[in-house]
Amino acid sequence: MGNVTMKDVAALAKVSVGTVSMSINDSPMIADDTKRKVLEAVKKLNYKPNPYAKSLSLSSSRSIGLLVPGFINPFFGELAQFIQHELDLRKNSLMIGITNDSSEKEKKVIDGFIDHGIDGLLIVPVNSDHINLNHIYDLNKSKLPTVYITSYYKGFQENCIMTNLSKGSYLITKHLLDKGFRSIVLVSGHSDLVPFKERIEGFVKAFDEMNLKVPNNSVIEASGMNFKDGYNAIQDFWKKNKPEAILAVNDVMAMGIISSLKAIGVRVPEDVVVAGYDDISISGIQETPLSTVKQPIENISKEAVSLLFDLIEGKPGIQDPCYFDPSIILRKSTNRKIV
Amino acid sequence: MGNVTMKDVAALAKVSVGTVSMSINDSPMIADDTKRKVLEAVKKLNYKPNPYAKSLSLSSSRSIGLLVPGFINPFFGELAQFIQHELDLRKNSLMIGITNDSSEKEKKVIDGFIDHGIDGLLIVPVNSDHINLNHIYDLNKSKLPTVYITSYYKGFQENCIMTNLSKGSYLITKHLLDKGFRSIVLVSGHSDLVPFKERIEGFVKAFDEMNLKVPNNSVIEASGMNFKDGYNAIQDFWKKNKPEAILAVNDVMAMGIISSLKAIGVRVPEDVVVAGYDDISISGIQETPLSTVKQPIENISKEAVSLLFDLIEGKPGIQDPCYFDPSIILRKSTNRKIV
DNA sequence: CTGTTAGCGCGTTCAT
DNA sequence: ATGAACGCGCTAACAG
Repeated sequence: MGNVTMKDVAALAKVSVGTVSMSINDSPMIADDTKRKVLEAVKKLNYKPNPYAKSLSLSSSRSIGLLVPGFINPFFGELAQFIQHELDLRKNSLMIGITNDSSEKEKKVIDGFIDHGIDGLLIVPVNSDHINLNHIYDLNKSKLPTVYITSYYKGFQENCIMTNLSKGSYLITKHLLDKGFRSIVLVSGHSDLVPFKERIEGFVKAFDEMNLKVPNNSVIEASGMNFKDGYNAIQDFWKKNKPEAILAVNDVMAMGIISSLKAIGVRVPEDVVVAGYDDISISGIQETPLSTVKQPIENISKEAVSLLFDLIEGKPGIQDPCYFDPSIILRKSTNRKIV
Repeated sequence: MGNVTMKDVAALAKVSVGTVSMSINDSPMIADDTKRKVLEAVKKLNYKPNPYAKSLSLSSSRSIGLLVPGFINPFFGELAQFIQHELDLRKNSLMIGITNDSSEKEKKVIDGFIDHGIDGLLIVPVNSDHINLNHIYDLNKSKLPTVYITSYYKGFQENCIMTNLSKGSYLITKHLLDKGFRSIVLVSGHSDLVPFKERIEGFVKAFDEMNLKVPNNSVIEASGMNFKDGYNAIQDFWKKNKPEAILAVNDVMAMGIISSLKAIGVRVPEDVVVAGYDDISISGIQETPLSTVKQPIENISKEAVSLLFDLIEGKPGIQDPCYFDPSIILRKSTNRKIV
């Protein structure tokens, strides 16, 4: 099956292995006639090039690695899907690694990928309280083509393709302020981390622009980024605070928040309006369809893969993050007139 | 960087390349003293084995391919996560391919995977009206270790690890019947396909067991398996029918169904109860937490990967599907006493 | 235009 | 226990 080699093809086609190789790779130096002869032999023998030998010879495996926190949040699944599609177009394969938002896991996954001979790396940075960047430093030194996607690590902002997160928060906050809401809470993460720092900036900017003071305690740092973290954050918070609006840093947390409110008898949007971030597919079909900030992940995926292949081909790369503009999607969860 | 080779290590350690190779692979024939010397040189030079050469030599890339319909339905993301974890334990990498429930795409992805030299394949079968199995037939002939997961293709039931789908439908249907519901509708897919055929069997069995007649038109064939398909199926259906209960073949469709009902003013569970299938993470934190059938995907993933490695090692394989028992998770969406 | 041959880097005999 | 040499299958440089 898989063990018919070029030699066999060469023998059948009565040419040399070199000729077979060039024919298969459609080299212009081979006569069309010879090519056809070779291709025929290939068909007849059902010859498949040995990928390992090919990789060894070319020093390339035509596969790249993608690191994501995990797939509990469907956002990363959708992202992976777009990236997969882009790689497909380039006849490359995608290796998936899950970091679980842990630096240690991230290091292990990267090491594993390198052991497997990937040509390049796409990284969604880890979000956690305890981030160790030693391996990122090493990675940077190693010159393995790497693109950061949706965010970057402080101090490593080269080759990053992401949403203008600040702008997204700004837009949704401004929308709520324009509607008359004033007591707005942002359920975020550790403010040292880029994705949260940027979102908070946009949030604050919207208030500043209208000469409004950002209310006290209006930024909550949740302990994680999943449903339950949104759920828990609000269970505690609501006892002492009754804001008019709640913003979450992603859609799944927003869903957790809505569930949490519902569980204690608070209605959305009647009693409090809620918005998320990402615009994952399910957001639009929730019972209370979710207003959110749409990250243009299709364009981001396209651009990130394109940049990665530039790097692989030895082209220069970019020094600062390339930001894509988000847009806001207004649905029922924020649809209330304020009195 | 990556271009320090065994030769260099051998030179530094003053041994031959053969000795280096055996030392690295911890061969018992090498003196401990020599090993240490070699390992030291490896450290000092930061030597990494070239994965391409290694693959060529061993005819193995230590990577396996997983085919899924896509990640819009988070179920497959969660499945991928478990599989990834299992492969991790075995120092193998995971390649992801997305079929989009299309046979053509499936064929392309498989070809791509083979071109990249995967050691084995894990396939979630395509669900579509137009299934072409020629490539599956070829795959079967090629002897590439392959395990089917969550379902199988008719005629190819070897090496399949899946949920006892029939039992799941049976359990949830029986639960509703026991509660007194009689007019129950199953929103399913093409009944020729294994996953739907099996679910329908369980559905019918529950009625049979209680000597009840399955109501007419109680199985709807939706055109797809996502939110919108559930949504659409009900929008049409509800005009003419008002069942007491609706079962969906997966959770995201159930969510679409609930949204659909809500949009026309029908309450869940007050006016109609709804249940899904899969028990994805978000199901429990929906506004109306979803009753569902839990597929034991962690065990399924473990077993599937284990079987795949058995096959890779040349062990025999299994002739018939290995079924794992599901359980039902009862939440608010079915929580109503019937009068 | 095509044949010949030398690597690519590692694993693995076969002698010693 | 270790060194020398060959083979894995393919690409590319060189000769003709």
